[in-house]
Amino acid sequence: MGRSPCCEKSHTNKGAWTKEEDDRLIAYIKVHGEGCWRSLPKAAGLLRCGKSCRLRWINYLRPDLKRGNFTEQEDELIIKLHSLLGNKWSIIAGRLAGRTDNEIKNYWNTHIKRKLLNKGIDPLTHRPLIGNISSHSDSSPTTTPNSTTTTISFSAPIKIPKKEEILGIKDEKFDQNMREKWIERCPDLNLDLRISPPYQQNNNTDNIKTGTRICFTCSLGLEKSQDCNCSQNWVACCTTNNNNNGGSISYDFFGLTTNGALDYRRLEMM
DNA sequence: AAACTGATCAACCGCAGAACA
DNA sequence: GTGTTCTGCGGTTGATCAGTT
Repeated sequence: MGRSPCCEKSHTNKGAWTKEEDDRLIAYIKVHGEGCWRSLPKAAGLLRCGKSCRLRWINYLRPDLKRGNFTEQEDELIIKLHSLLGNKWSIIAGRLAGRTDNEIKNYWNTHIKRKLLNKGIDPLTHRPLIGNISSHSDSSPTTTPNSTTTTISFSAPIKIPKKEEILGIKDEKFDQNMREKWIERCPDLNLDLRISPPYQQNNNTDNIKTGTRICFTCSLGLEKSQDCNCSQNWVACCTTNNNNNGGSISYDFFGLTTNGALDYRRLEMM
């Protein structure tokens, strides 16, 4: 026997919600609280299905929702969380106070995706769209003379972050699932990778001498951000980042390095 | 002014998994 | 242990708006 529909579709309204429907829903939830979505419409006198009521409340009527444009910090956080979690919009939304999964999902599809593509970054893998990507057993830079493409070197072994490292929470089940999905999604992704512009001989080696490193945040064009943690200040970092003259510049993929170890706890809400 | 196009976002749909009998 | 119900999630659709021709 198949599953019964969540509501009688022939007797329910669809489409945009009216002010009156919103008022009814708000009034009902104020008195009775959230939950029992299946029975809520009837009890509240709404000709809507429970799912529709839940969605309307969660995405638009909840009093704790933050409306308006996303800030640069929120942008950065979404990008970082998406690079770690993929399309886990509800989890991502849980890290952004006042934002809903639907809102973030829409924002990702309409703004951030394009932003990353414009930067030459694949929004699915968070890796450069163009350039030679090669796998190496060591961290030596790949040589691509007279080229302006970005080269990525991967080094073994693959390190998969644990959930508590990402979110600061301990959960064995999530831990195992996430690690498996991580491997499944990015089989060749080494989180200890280094990104390097093309190697060119006789180029300015000042950056090597001074040890200038550019962070992932800057690589995304989010200069001056609070998460810019280049070893130099942002001017040195972003100047270096925009320098196509080459030089063995390297930085950690997430730009979250602390003493060589990725610090995912920084992804927690400030 | 009208037609067209692309961007945005609210809402819907189907599915998976949790909860319950 | 099994079947049914309910909830929540992610993908997708379609209405609306703004900009362009």
